[in-house]
Amino acid sequence: MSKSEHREVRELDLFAEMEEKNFQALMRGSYVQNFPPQIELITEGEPSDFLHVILTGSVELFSTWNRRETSMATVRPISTFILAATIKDARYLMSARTLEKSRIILLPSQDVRDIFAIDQHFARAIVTELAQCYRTVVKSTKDLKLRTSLERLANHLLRQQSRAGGASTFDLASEKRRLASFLGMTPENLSRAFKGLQPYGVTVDGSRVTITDQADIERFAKPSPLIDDHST
Amino acid sequence: MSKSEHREVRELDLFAEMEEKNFQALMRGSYVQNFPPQIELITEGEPSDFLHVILTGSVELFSTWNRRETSMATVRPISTFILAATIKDARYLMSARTLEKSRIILLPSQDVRDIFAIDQHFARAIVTELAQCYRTVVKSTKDLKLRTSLERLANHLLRQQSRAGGASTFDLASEKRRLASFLGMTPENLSRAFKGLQPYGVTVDGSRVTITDQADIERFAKPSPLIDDHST
DNA sequence: GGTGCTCCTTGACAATTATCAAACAGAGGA
DNA sequence: TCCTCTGTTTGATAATTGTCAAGGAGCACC
Repeated sequence: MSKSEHREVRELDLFAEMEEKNFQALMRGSYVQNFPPQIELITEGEPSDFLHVILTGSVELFSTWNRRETSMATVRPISTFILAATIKDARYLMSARTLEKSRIILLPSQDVRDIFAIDQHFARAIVTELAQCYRTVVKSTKDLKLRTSLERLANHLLRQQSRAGGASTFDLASEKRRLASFLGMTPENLSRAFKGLQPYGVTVDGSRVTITDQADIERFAKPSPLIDDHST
Repeated sequence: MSKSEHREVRELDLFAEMEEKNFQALMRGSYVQNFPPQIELITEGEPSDFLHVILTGSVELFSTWNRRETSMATVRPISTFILAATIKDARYLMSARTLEKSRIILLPSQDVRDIFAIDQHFARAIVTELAQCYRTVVKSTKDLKLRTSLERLANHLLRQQSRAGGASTFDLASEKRRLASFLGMTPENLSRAFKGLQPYGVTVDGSRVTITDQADIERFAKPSPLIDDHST
């Protein structure tokens, strides 16, 4: 791991406040690896041996049942996954695969649990992180249960726009196929949903989205901080 | 609060390991109240002033958006809600209402956060509880995204059956209208879904469900511990 | 410039789910 | 007993979403 990577990891909320010697201990036991695209890092159902930290690239979290698969989240640098399984010493509920070439730190779960037990600041950071994860999934459940697919897409676009800086033209961060799965619909339906948003001033060219009438799409999407604001 | 209630609360995983003096401090600042049915205890969007502990009765957690409402969970004694908002000092993501006459402890959120900061065992218990909550919601998201409504109902019945002791006849714990909302469908559709399970050996009379062919319904439902086992 | 590949889009159709209106059933009260 | 209220069921219909097959666009490679 490079010096700058080491520093970036240290600055993550999860590790920022912990004691230096504990952080060093965690890092000493860790492995850093470069993975090619489309590598399955984690398979749901397996015991959680490592807490993962993604340094570069991107990773998809997905789940399967009965030959069906759904995209649960995309993880981007710099952040960790999957914390809850590590802390509970339980099996993974989601699988993870690299979407592109990715550099990832593997922290042995046992080390994480050991240091959690002795470092108060680390424990506190883990609580904050878990509470954040929990609230994010609750929001996502509300999104799924309370909105139609068209409304989910509209709100997703507004969130993406905001994340991209707020300009009226921005890029979809992910492939449309994956976006469809994330939003809980088929690729064909996503295609039609984009058309369905045209009357509200949304145009798409490839992965480039332009919002021509901000007020109009917001009137339709009715975004709510209790569903769409992932920062609180 | 009665002595036996006091003891029951102390035995909750969340409070069992904490220092006695901290537990006493928490209890001293708490309020115990009896609520009639259909009282809205919490409204989503409001600041989280209290951590709630339900002693008797039952409470529904629900969310609304754009004049739509969906049931998120039913909380039964003895357990707490809603921990994540309390810990993060954030706004509630869900509303809560009593379903029947209920006795509830209100613990001021600030007290919970203060004691969380000084009691390691309490902090550790909170982490475990939050990780549990998180994993439960992830499972519920998988259920929603990977299964049809008929499959969700079938698996829900198997979970209920198992929770009720495993006998072939058992009671639905909740009203059908609420169950429909919890499963993400309309009451009309739930009614039809019950009919749709008849060919697999499921009969319903009021809230009494009988499974005449266990193997058949399980073959259809394909329950998975990674979605349906809420204990891990 | 072709070739093969992947991804996205489109159209026709089927399945699923929701909506609306009406009928029905059970519980509790007058 | 009858009445009323609430919750459930049913039927008809509409809206939404999924499936399947085909076509097109972009891109790397030869």
